[in-house]
Amino acid sequence: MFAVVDCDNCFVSCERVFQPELKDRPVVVLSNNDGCVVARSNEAKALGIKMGVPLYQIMPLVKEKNVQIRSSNYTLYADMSNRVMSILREEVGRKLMEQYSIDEAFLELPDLAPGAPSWKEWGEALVRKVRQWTGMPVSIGIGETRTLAKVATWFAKHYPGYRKVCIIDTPEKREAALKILDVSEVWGVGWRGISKYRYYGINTAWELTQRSASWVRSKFSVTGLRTWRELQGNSCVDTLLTGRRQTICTSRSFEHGISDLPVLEMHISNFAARCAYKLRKDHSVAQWVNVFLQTNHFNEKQSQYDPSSTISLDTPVNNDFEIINAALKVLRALYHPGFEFKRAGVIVGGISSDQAIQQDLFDEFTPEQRQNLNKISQVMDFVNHRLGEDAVQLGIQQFPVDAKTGKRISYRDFIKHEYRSKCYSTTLNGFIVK
DNA sequence: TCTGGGGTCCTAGGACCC
DNA sequence: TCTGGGGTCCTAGGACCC
Repeated sequence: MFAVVDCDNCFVSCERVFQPELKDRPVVVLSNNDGCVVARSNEAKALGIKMGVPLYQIMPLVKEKNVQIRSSNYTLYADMSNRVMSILREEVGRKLMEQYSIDEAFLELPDLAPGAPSWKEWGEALVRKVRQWTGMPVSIGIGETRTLAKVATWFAKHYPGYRKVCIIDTPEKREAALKILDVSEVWGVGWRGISKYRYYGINTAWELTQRSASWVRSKFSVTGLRTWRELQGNSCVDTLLTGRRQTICTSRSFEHGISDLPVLEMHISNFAARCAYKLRKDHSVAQWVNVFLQTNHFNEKQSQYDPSSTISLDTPVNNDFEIINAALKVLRALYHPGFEFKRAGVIVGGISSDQAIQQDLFDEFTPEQRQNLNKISQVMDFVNHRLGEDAVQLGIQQFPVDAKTGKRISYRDFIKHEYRSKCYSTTLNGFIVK
């Protein structure tokens, strides 16, 4: 059996833990730049506010109904997530717990010991424990496969009678649940594919299970077949997490389009440095660096230009200097004046352990030279950890002065967070906003 | 005017081999 | 001028997840 534990309206719940005045009120959390709604309280959902809707489109409703708005505060959410995850890890043991996202984890459940409480009782106790220890409301679904556990979660969240824990453990319950569940709610059926399911007359999850394996394979490929088998109770998503990440990406949209190369260089340097930092934290190195730029897709009058290119590194590395240099090389090759770029990013990949680096015979640096570059990055990490992010940076990461105001500006100034809450759980007084 | 960010996996098609 | 069959590997793009 599998259980999936899912935080209810995760980001809104994080905000509510430290701002009890948000309780029972409609609350939404926004994406970077305060662009779109990425989390909603139940009260906000009841007002018809949809996931992903741009803030400006719901502004009249926000004012009329006094909807509370928060910018995303990932420092807070990541810390709250870690607290919840550590409880779950302790519950079943490290090996049987897979964190699937910031707000969700799969637990593999061992056979029920004789005399032990039922999974339903266990689940309800776990919901209470997480709530009491962290303040986070969670729902739990249990089933024979991960997909069925996700189905159960949907019922746990939508039917108060389940008291946040729903179990699908018999063929009868499975049939009853799948007959109610719209196929679009099934894990693995996305919004692009949904019209195809409807076209073939499949509207409920149950109707999908009634087709033959070969038919599903021919229409929806192996991924569709996998979902079909999981819905039958045949577990075939073996393990979700393969350990080391295969790619690491840092990207942002900008409040305003950027056409100046030096400003882009500053941003790309910061994205690259962030990727290098994530690599070091994972004890990984990357073998290639990709840079991409995008113009504003919503502006139909503007001609679009979305270049992207990848550069291979002679030796896999994780120090700021080499990752930034590679990224800047790509950026300068991609850059064309006359375009306003609204979004940009750096992806690093070909990731492997920093303990087993394949040396290159024609490497630009000797092992000693590279070791020095690595040491500088490590010292910078140490200082930044002690004194706060961005305490020390490479020069290129700072844009000297703003042409209009003459003031020194940081890359962070290019991202809007008008309604950001405090980092209650990660700074001593909770007053410092990162 | 304002429209997110970070991942994985699969497939089709092209380049290459004999 | 005619122009096969059977492979591997890589990549771009698209689907999906949260």
